[in-house]
Amino acid sequence: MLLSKSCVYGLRAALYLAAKRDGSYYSIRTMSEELDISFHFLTKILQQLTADSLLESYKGPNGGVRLSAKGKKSTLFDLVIAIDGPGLFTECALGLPGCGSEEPCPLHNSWIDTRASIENMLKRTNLTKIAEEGKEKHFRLTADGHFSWS
Amino acid sequence: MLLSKSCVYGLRAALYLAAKRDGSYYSIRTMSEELDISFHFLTKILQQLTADSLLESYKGPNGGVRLSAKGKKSTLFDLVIAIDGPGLFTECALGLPGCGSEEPCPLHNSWIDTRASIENMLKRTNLTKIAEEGKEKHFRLTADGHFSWS
DNA sequence: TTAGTTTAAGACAATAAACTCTTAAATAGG
DNA sequence: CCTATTTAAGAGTTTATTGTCTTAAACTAA
Repeated sequence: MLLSKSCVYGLRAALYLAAKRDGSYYSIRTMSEELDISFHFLTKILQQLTADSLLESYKGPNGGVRLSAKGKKSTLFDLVIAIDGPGLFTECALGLPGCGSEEPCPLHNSWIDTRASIENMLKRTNLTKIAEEGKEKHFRLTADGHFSWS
Repeated sequence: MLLSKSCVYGLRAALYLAAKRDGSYYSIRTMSEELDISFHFLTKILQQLTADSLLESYKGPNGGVRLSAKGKKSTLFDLVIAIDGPGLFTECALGLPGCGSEEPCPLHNSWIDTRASIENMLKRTNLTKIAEEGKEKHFRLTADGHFSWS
């Protein structure tokens, strides 16, 4: 699996918030139901993003989370780093510490290119742009197509 | 992590066998020590490759495992499929079942390209060719550079 | 001020992945 | 035949990931 489940849930939630392009707070409970993700688990993941200032949260009635200014400008790469850390983009494909161009593993030269293409894919556009594109193309964020981009 | 640890261990062991270009049997115990992988764990992984006819095994004194004819022709892709299964090359990056060009997730179009580049990287050459290249370039298979391509 | 709502925090439980250990079966060589 | 060696098979353990539950803190509105 390329990304952990935590990471995938975090991405889907961030995309959900980007899709709602007003800047209001959305409750994690509602998001968890619409995206079909465990509420408590999603809460913990979004706390990481809040701690990283990609989200802003507000407690109490009508509270919830929303994208921060930083979050709106951020790319999927930034979200992946915040949740899964940088390992995917720094480590040897065979897990060999010290693998590099001086002493490469058999995959090294191929892997650095492929790794860069993964990185570029995730860096291509920020959340605001993905949200605009999503409105045109009606991207899905759920298994059942239950989510509607608005 | 792109590949599971089981898969990485399996790849390193298969590359080890490819590096020894004589067709003799190598004991899993020796391989586990030279590659610094748990013996019993490596045994189980190599059993999967044997079951898939990528390796041949022989019991008893001077026994061990070696690449089969199929194994020598196989690519790293074949080994990954044998150990981790096809998920990496078939599933949606956001884990959404039914994701496809009709109803894509926000990553879909980028991901199918990136996924193909991972697949191509792993399919590029077979084990015999990697072994030849490894002899020229002295690829590493261990953390400590302890392995010598011969 | 009080009750209800929501995120924060952390303990806890279930599952999966990674790793270990024991026993069985096959083989070689004395 | 007997013993040592090696893979096969599978049970068991540990660790990491995923998921659940409870309590606290912040906030709203009546």
